Amino acid sequence: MSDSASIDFARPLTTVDVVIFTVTGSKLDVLLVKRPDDGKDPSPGRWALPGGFVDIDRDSTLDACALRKLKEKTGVNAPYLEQLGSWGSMNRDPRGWSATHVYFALLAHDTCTLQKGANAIDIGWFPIKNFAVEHSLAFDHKDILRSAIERLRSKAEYTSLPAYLLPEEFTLSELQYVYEVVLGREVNKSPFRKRILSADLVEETGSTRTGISRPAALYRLKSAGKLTFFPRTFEPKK
Amino acid sequence: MSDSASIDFARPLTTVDVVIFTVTGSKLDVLLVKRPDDGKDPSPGRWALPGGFVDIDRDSTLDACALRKLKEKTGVNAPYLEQLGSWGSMNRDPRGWSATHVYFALLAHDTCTLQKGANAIDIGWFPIKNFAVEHSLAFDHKDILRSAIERLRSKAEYTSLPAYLLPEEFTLSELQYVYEVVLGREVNKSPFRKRILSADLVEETGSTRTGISRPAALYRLKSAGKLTFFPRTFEPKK
DNA sequence: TTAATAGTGTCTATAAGACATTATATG
DNA sequence: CATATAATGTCTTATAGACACTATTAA
Repeated sequence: MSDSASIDFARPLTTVDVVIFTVTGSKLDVLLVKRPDDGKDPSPGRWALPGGFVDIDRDSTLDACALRKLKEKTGVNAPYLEQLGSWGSMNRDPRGWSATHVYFALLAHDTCTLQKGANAIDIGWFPIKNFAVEHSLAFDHKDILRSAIERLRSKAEYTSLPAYLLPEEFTLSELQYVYEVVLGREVNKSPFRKRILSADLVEETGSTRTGISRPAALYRLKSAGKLTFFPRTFEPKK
Repeated sequence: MSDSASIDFARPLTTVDVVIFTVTGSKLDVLLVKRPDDGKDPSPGRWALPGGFVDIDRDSTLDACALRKLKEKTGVNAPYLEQLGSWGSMNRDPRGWSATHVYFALLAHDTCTLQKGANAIDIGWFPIKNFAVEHSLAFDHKDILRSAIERLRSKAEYTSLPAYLLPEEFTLSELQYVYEVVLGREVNKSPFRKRILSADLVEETGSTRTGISRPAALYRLKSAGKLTFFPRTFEPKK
């Protein structure tokens, strides 16, 4: 870590932000909170990614801090969570040199209940168009959001990541559909099903989802929280 | 970033560490520095990843901080550099709650000259065996190193990343060899060359490398610093 | 019976693995 | 010439794309 004996360096502000995605219908949504407009906070009244300072008394690790912030906003305990990266510079926050550790969470839309915090005067889901939302965001959150979307789309090409946007039980058609929403294009049914079923990824629950037509078999992930990597992307380069 | 108006949180220690890889002959090496044994520093006398505190007066961004540390240790100005992730917890450093931003650099072995810093009493390259070096490392650097090796091996499967372990001009056989060193297994020549040449990745320099047998064409990367992604891994799942 | 969606099968194209063959330098 | 390595070609295999076809439910 350090080859300097001194810890007398001025310390940057340390925060954690979470980019929380969900799929509702045909949209990919991200969770944003409105920053307070009290004259004390930077970026007053603007939408921002949920997050905040690491509390060294409450948070034993960065991961725990991210989980806490996610729980505070959505009520969800065990989402899919991975680190996205960190952003740090002298001018990204007017209050001083700051570094934020950014996480990336996927939720099934029906598993969360949005919570209005004391300072978060408003909170909501915003649809992703291309690589952004329509609002201008606080701090460098536009860049962070873009990176998160790129990571999500990129991993959807060769991993089981989009499965975490669904509830515990889902049909293969539903799974295919979230892939299509995330990737922003259609994928072929037959190779999609072969890919999913030949990977040791899902198992049948035994029950079916009935609807207007032939019932569909329900599946669940075999090992929750783990990603399966496929040896090819969906769309070979042309 | 934050929905709290207060910045009166106790701030974690903020550091940057760099995992610097190179390939020498048939070995993948990582750069380590020995921590001072002066009774003031934690982990005295143990090997560690090069790194140290963010200096908010000298470092305008985390990236700049990582580049500075890399320059101080190797003399190299423009390596391949990407973020690996961050590690933060209350007990990873005995001096207090600390978070480190970890970077990942690839160098051609002959482009660097190791520099002994004021506090780094020793510095050197250590061969990677499986996912570790033989020494026990300071702090949580064993975990960090393992993550870096996993990232490197994983990206070698489907990107042009290992090219940055070579000097500016290289033959396709040399490129194939660094892939084999990183991956720890042989790769097939014919599809390897097809993959590299059909991607818009390298261009011939016009000259050749002569040796004991037929001369080999020399290539260089078309756009330095950029990664090319291949639509498949080298080894399809069996 | 029809509509709708679930689930499977067929054909083609692409690129990898395995390995043989040809090309071009040195000594 | 022999030798070594560069560079290319051939055959097989695996899986994606495209899309047709069959299966099973509700209305």
